Amino acid sequence: MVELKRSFYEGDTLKIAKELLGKYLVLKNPTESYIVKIVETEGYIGAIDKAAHSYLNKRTPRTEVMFGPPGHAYVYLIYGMYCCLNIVTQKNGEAAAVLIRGVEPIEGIEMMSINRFSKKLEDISKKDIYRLTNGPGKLCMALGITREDNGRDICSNNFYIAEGKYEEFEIVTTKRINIDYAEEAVDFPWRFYIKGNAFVSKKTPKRGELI
DNA sequence: GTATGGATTGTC
DNA sequence: ACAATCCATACT
Repeated sequence: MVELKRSFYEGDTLKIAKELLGKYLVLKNPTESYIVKIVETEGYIGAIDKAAHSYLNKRTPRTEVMFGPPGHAYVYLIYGMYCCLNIVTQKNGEAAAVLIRGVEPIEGIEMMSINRFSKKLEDISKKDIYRLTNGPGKLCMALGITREDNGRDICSNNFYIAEGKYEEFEIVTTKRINIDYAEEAVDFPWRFYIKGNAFVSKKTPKRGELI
């Protein structure tokens, strides 16, 4: 697989959010390694996006990573219990990122089952297999991604995204999930997923949300 | 120091 | 429909 270069992450956030679909996230730890296919993403663009932590280019200790160079991980704690993984996009100094909302296990699924349910893969139901990584908090738990990974370079040899084999799929575009507070930004069509993929987070768009 | 609420998830 | 859970942020 061909590892994406940092220049891939430097461009337009929404373009990158779409292009990340179908690509492979690789995470190699000393004791285990994971490969997952990215199937659902959302774009967040600080300068103009009320849903973004860095709205109006607000710099705080937490949002600092979003302003940094592209191709790094922005990991934050949400609701006091889950972590969310983003990939920082756009040029150094511009606050933007792509939230990874859903991935499909390719390699390391046995360990993902342990991480998520403290059970061996063979001891979970077929239905639970699809609940391993179909949400931003779930996939971080499955891959063991924590706030320790905040700021981590995603153009390295043990943490990177790669171009997979060519695959035909349809991209669905919708509003983003759980940003009701974001006023005009609630309607921005900045969520993208692979149509029909079983690891897209289960919230299906309501009437009128499809673009 | 105190208050508020969230880019979620699982259970009721 | 709602609780869990705790940190980041914005106040005093």
